[in-house]
Amino acid sequence: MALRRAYLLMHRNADSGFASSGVTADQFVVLSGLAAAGSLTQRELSDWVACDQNTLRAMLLLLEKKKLVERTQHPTDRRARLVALTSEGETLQQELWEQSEAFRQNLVAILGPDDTQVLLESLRRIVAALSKEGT
Amino acid sequence: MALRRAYLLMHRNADSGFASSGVTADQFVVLSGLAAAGSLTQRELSDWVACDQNTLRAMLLLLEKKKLVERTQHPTDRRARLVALTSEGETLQQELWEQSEAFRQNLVAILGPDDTQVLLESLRRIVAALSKEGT
DNA sequence: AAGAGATGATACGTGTACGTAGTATATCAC
DNA sequence: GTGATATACTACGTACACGTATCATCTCTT
Repeated sequence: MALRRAYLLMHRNADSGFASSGVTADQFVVLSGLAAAGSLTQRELSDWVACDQNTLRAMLLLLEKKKLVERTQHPTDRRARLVALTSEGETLQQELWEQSEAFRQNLVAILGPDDTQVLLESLRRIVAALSKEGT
Repeated sequence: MALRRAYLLMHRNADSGFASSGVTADQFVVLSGLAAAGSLTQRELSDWVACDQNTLRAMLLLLEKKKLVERTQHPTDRRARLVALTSEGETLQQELWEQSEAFRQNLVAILGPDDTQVLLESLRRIVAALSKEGT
């Protein structure tokens, strides 16, 4: 699996890009998920960022410590917690998004627009197929 | 990044496939590297599997405990250690390789042979480009 | 030969990914 | 309403990924 190599390198690269901001690339994914979807339960959010609830919890604790997210009681379901960005979190997410724009454009430049489309489509198909199996 | 989603899912899938054998997908990558390259120092091996020396060390300790690899003194460089598969390790690696063949063919079936080629080539280009930057 | 720097491995800390088990709450069946 | 089942989260343990620091050894320079 060459996918492994590419992902790890990419992750490393992204991480070092974000390092100055004090958040990791994975945490940025969480922030972006929240920015896109608004207020979510931890369960919904863990689906969105495609990671385990346990893992998500750990990340949320860290993000909460940094005052980037808030976790509040769900109004009707007392089991659940709603997670939302704080205003600081929102600001930071936007900054990082703009900063990472260059990174994405660099990638498109490397691959060319056509192959980029094929790549994204292929990855989507893989995800779709593997998710279905898991069911 | 959709790469993240695809990689994690793939990893999860592969892990559960290997779970019955008592090794993780990552450990399988190490075993395959050793099978392909023969006897290596830890440094060379960590390049090959594209992961950190620290991470590799931890994995090797586990694999050593399972009697799948051996670490011996390098004949001329007393700092280095040579890592090699034991005969058990070799056998297991071959078994797992055959077992994972179905997984790979499934993937090709999902994507079609052409797009698979494009995908692999794209990933290689990403790796090449990002490695160069790191230099 | 002696010191300076490079390199291979190790030790320790942080963050991420997952499984399993447990608790509290919600919901459905009766 | 009471019990069975499902769900949301939490707690704990293992494995992986990486950075930084350290030690031993090698290599190069002088």
